[in-house]
This record gives sequence, C-alpha cells and structure tokens, in this order.
Amino acid sequence: MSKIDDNKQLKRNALLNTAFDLFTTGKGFQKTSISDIVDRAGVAKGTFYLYFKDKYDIRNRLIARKAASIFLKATSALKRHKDTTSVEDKIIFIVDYVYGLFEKDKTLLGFISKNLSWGIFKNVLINSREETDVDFREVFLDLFNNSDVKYQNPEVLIFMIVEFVSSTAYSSILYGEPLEMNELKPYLDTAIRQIIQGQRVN
Amino acid sequence: MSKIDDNKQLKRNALLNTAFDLFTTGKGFQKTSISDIVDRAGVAKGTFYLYFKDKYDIRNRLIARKAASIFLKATSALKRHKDTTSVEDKIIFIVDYVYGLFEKDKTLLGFISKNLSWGIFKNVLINSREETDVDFREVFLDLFNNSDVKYQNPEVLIFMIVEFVSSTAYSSILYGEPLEMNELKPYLDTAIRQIIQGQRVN
Amino acid sequence: MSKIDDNKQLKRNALLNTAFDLFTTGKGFQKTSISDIVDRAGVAKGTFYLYFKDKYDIRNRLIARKAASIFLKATSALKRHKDTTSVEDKIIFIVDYVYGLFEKDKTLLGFISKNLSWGIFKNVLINSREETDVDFREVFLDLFNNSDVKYQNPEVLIFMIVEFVSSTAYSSILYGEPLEMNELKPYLDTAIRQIIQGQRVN
Amino acid sequence: MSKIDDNKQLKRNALLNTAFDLFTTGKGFQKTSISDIVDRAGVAKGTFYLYFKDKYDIRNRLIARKAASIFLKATSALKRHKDTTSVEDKIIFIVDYVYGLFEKDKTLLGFISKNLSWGIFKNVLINSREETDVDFREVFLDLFNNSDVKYQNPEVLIFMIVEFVSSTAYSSILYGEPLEMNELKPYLDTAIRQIIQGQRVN
DNA sequence: TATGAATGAGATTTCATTCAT
DNA sequence: AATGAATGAAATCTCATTCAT
Repeated sequence: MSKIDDNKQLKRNALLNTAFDLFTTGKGFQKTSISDIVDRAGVAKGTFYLYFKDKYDIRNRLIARKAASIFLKATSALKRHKDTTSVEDKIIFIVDYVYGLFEKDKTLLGFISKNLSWGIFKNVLINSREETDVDFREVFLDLFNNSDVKYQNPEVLIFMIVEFVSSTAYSSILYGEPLEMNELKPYLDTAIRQIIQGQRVN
Repeated sequence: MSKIDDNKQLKRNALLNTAFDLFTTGKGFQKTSISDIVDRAGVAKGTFYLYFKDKYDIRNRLIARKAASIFLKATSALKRHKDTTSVEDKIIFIVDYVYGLFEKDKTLLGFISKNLSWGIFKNVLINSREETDVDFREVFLDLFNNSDVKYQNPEVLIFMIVEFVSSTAYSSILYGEPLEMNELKPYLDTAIRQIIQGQRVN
Repeated sequence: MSKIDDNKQLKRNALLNTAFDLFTTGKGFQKTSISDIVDRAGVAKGTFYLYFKDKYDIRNRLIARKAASIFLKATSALKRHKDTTSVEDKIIFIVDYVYGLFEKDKTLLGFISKNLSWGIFKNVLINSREETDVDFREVFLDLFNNSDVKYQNPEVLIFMIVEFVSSTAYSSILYGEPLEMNELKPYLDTAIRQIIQGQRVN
Repeated sequence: MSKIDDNKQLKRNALLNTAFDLFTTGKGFQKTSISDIVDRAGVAKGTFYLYFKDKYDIRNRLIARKAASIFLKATSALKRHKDTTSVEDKIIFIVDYVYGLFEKDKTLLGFISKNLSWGIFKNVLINSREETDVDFREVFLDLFNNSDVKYQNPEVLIFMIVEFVSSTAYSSILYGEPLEMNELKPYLDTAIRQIIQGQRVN
C-alpha cells in the first residue's frame, strides 16, 4: 500500500512540477493545455483527472505550495536572526527576504503575484494545511503576541503589507517600473515602516 | 465622408460598450467570445477585426478608457472642492472618490484592478492620449508643483498609492476580505497618509 | 490492444479513402474541407487531427499510396509477361500499363499527375516505405542490372520518363490536347524509345 | 479619353505586377489574398473587380503574359543567331535559352511550370492575342515550313518538348533533383534531340 | 470610375472531458 | 489505477464579394 501511495505521490508531484514549469516558463497559464502538462509529465491524459479537478484546481494547489514555501523560507531565516526583535524589524526582514526571493526567481514572482489573493493566502496558508506542513498561525501569533508594542488589527496590517509587497514587486522586478528594485527599495521600506507605525497602539 | 466616419465611430463604440458589458456583467473576459460580442453589438464578425486586433486588444483599450474616465471624474470632483489644499488631503480626496466609484460599480472594479498595471497607467494615462482626451500630466504637475510641502519622488509616490489602492479595493469590496470596505477604510486612509508623509522632504 | 490498433487503422483508412473520393470526384482538393472529410467518413473533427497534420498531410500520404499502387500493379503485370526481355520493352510495357490505368481512372490521373513530383516519387517510393509495403529499389535494380545493354544513368533515365509520361498523360487523357490518347500514343511510345536509346552505352 | 485609358492601363498593370510578385516571392498563389494584392498595388478593393473576375482570372492572364514574354525573348535571340539553321538546332537553341531564363529567374520557373498547361499555351499564345502583341503562329510556321527535313506532326512535337522541358526544369532547377541542371543538361539535350529525330519523315 | 466599410459564411484548429479497455 | 482514442462544441480568424457613397 505504501509503495502504491508513494507512486501516487510521485505522479501527483510530477504533474504539479510540470504544470508549474509550463505556467511560468512555458506558454503561461491560459495557453497551457492539459495535454501539454500530461505529455511533459509522461502520464496519460485520463490520469490527470484522477488527481486534479481541472486546470484551475492544479493552479490553486500550486499557488498554495509556492506561497507556503516562500513564507517558510522567510520565517526560517528570521528564526536564525535572533537579534531582530521588534515587530517592525521582523516584518521588514521578512519583506526584504521575500523581495530577494522574487528577484532571484522572476517566474515565481510572476506566477504568485498575478494569482495570489488574500483569500487564498488566508484560507490556504493560515486556515487549511492542504498543501503545506507548516502552521502559519503560530508564526503570526509569535510575531504579534510576544511584542511589547501592540497593533490595532494585526490581520489588516498583514493584509495591507502583503498586497503592497506583491503588487509593487511585480511592477518593479519584472518591468523596472517606475524604478528598478534596488532604487525603489528604500521607498518601499520606508512606506512599509510607515504603514506599520500607523497602526501602533500608544 | 463625415457620415462614414461617424458611422465608424458608432460601430467602434458599440463594440467597446458591448465588450465591456460582457467582460464585466456577462461571462467574464475569458469566457466571452468574439461571437458573443458581435452578436450583441449587432455587427458582423468580420467587422470586429476591422477595429480591433483581437480580444486582448479591445480589453486593453477598455482598461485605458475606463481608467481615464475614473481619474477624470475624481479630479473633476477635486476641482470643485476648492477648500482641499494640501497634497495629502487632495490625494486622500481622490483616493476616497475612487474607492467610492468602485463600491458603486463593482464590476468596473473587478475589471480595472485585475488588469490595470503601472505600465498601462503610465503609458496610456500619462504619456499617450489614445483613448482619452485629457492630459493627466497637467493634473499631477498641479498637484505637486503648487505645494509648499515637497516630496522626494512624486512618481514613486503615486505608483505606491495606485498599487495599494487597487489591490486593497479589490479584496475588500469584492470579497469583504479581510474586512468590509466601511470597516477597512480608516486603516487604508491612515496607511496612505503615512505613506505620503514618509516621502516628505523636511 | 490489437483491437484498438485495428480500430485505429480502420479510422485512418476511412479518412484516407473518403479524402481521396472527395479530392477526386467531389469538389476537388482546394474546395474540400476537413469538415467535408470527417462528415463523410463518420468520425469527429478532432479525430482527423489525431491521424493527420492537416489537409496537405493527408494529400501527400494519398499521393504516395496511389503512386505506389500504380507501380505495384504495373510491375506485377510485367512479371507475368515473361517474354518481355529488353529494358526498352519492359519500360514501354510499364508505361503503356500506366497510361492504361490512367485512361480507366481519370480522376486518379488528375490527382496524381498534378501532385506527383520527382521528390515524392523518389523519397516515398524508393527511399522510404511509409505508405507502401513494397521496396521499389529491387524492381529498378532488376530492370537495369539483369540487362546486357547498359545505360548511362538509370536514375536520370527514369526521371525523364516519369516526367514525360505524367505530363503528357494529363493533357491528352483529361483534355484531349493536342490529340486523344489513342492517336497520341504512337508518338509518345516512339519518343520514349528514343529517349531510352539516347542513353545507351555502346 | 486617352489619358483615362492610360490611367486604366496603369492600374491594371500595377495589379498584374503586384500579383505576380506576391504569387512568386510572397506567400504563393493560394495564400495570397485579394486584399494583399490591392494593398500593395495601392488601389481599393473594389477596383480589383473592375479589372479582373477573380484571383484565378488574374493568374491566368499572368501565365499568358509571362509565357509569351519567355518565348518572345527566346525567338528574338534565335533571330540574331542566323547560323543556326536546322529545325533540330533551332529547337535546341530555344530550349537552352529557356532553361537559361529559368535558371536566372527561379520564381518565374516555379510560377510557369506549375501552371502552364498545353491548353493555355495553345489558346493564349497561339490562337488568341489577349495578353501579348506577338503572333506566335508565324514563328512556328517559319520553324517548320522553311525546313528541308519534314516532321510527322509539328504540334505534337512541340507539345512533347514543352511538357518535357517545363517538368524537368522544375525538378532540377528548383530542387536539384535528380541532378543539378549543369549536370542534367547533357542528358536533356540528348533526349530532346532524340524526340525530334523520332518524328523525322525519311 | 473608384472607393473601402461591411458582410457573414465557413475554414481550421484546439482541447477539456469521457469511457472502454 | 492507468490509459489514450475519440469526441464535438466552440473559438478564432479570413476573405471574396457587394454596394452605398
């Protein structure tokens, strides 16, 4: 049974990986067909439907996976930086880390930022644990609860920062508009710090 | 000759309006076919291709048109409010006005905010005047030049605000996430004021 | 598995046969649409594209098939005529046989002679064996190697005769120009014999 | 009237020349549309239909023109070669001249040899004079009547040579099959001389 | 004569999904 | 569980031809 399950997991992963490649470096999501995916993954067309409902299903799973992986990397790095103590500094650390990941992997950025909505972010990353092994609720509790400074509405704060980061990263990193990221970064960091401070209680 | 040209403009507008209706209140952009558009617009299929290259072409023209129209309305309203004098207040006025428009016309919001990129915003609204009769450069010059307070990089400032507004409006107005707009609005206004203040020189 | 493969071969043949009928006795190649073919063959439109790239693909396969079949018939008949011994007589026998086939099947002639090029003739009939089970190389080796009389360049000789026969047959059999085939035939035979003799060595 | 007629002739020629360019060096006959032709020729679409019935009409006119021009050049050159006296030598001279023209202008060859049928050759070049100012009947009368050697059926002889030349030129000059023209030429000349001699009376 | 906007039938091609094996 | 042949609706786009100006 375990061997069969392994085999199934292998097929599923092959499909996910191939789909991601095609969505990002291939013809893009709309123009990639199920045929493209199964051909490259080396499975039969019918097999696709054993694992995913349709193309939108596999895309949403991928967004969840990739978003989870990004935050996992960022928060792991944060844990190693024990000297970063204030909420503000921690968020800026994570944000900078994520900007860095996006600069290194532009196709990932294109995929995530065009598709990640707060709904997916919240449902998949925080509430459910379908595509990830990490419970991000803890991470956020850690972030805000163990802080002297209190904030009006942590969820709203995170929401605003996530939207701000993903939309500005997209334009700057992929198109250099209105400035290249290295030039734009100081403005972005200032803006994010300002957004955070605006929610401070006392 | 004029009669023919009038007729052409009429046809073109019929196509644009029909397309917008179908993209927003109909089956959405992807599922709307050229056939759907021409059938409803009452022209032959070939006629579509006399005026637009393909579905993406007509969509981009529409985004430009609609974005221009939104900013035209907002800045016109601002002109009537002679007592709003500081840059900060003016921007907040415009932003609030735009949030208001979006709340009244959610389909417009859905259409604009998923499609408006800084590239289109800058090129179509500021640089070119293909789909609009207004020169928005003047508007922005007015905004920043006639102000006592100076800002580090006005273009970057506008960029950050546009991205912030369009992405937060989308989530809140269309999905009520993380809060309904009336609850979220104070946070957003505060955040925007903070972003602006962060760029103040002196 | 065999049952599926049989079925596939059946479908493919149904498409080939229907296409040939429509190209020759129907509206002709240009005016015959893929829809026409699949409708008559009783398969779905998509099925066509499982077996052939496009209309040109199926036409080329047909030319190869039909050309192979013509030569197979002619050379089989030749084998039965054991008393025809000289190369010259053998070629004239084949040529006459082919003219005869063309007269009996004018649609076949129209199809073949407008489309058969030396390239297809050589590649499909002699080099490859995609659409035929017969190796025509042997036939030609037989023809020239087992002969006392030698010829300068057998391939060039065959080339000239094939071009001569297919272009003259077309004009005479289909349009009676410049003469009907029964009147023209003596001139053609003489000409072919002359062409052959002109390449004799010694 | 004359000026208007000149203008008409100018338009007609512009269309013919443009069509020839597009048929030969552009997308080929099938893929060239009336739109392509009128756009390049700089006239309106409706104008095309004032001069030609359809695309097939303009093609046939072109074949006639080009074929006439080829034979005009060849026979003019022959007139200057007063020392070529026998019918056989004269025909070989013309044939060589034509092969030469085809080698210099491969697009012309492709166009002519795929489209020239004995029907067009005879009707347009010999019987009618729609697209040419020369009466080729005289040329052929000259050729055969002023000769000591007589031939069984001059028209059949010319027919066989025209078909032989155009089909062999096509394969050799355009595809180098079965040999490049410089290598193939001796075989072709021999074959043509043999064909002619085969029709000699006495 | 000349124009070129408009037509709309129809051609090619794709592709998600099913289902017998 | 896995396959992949078959489907056929539907999408995009072309283009010869007409006709009001």
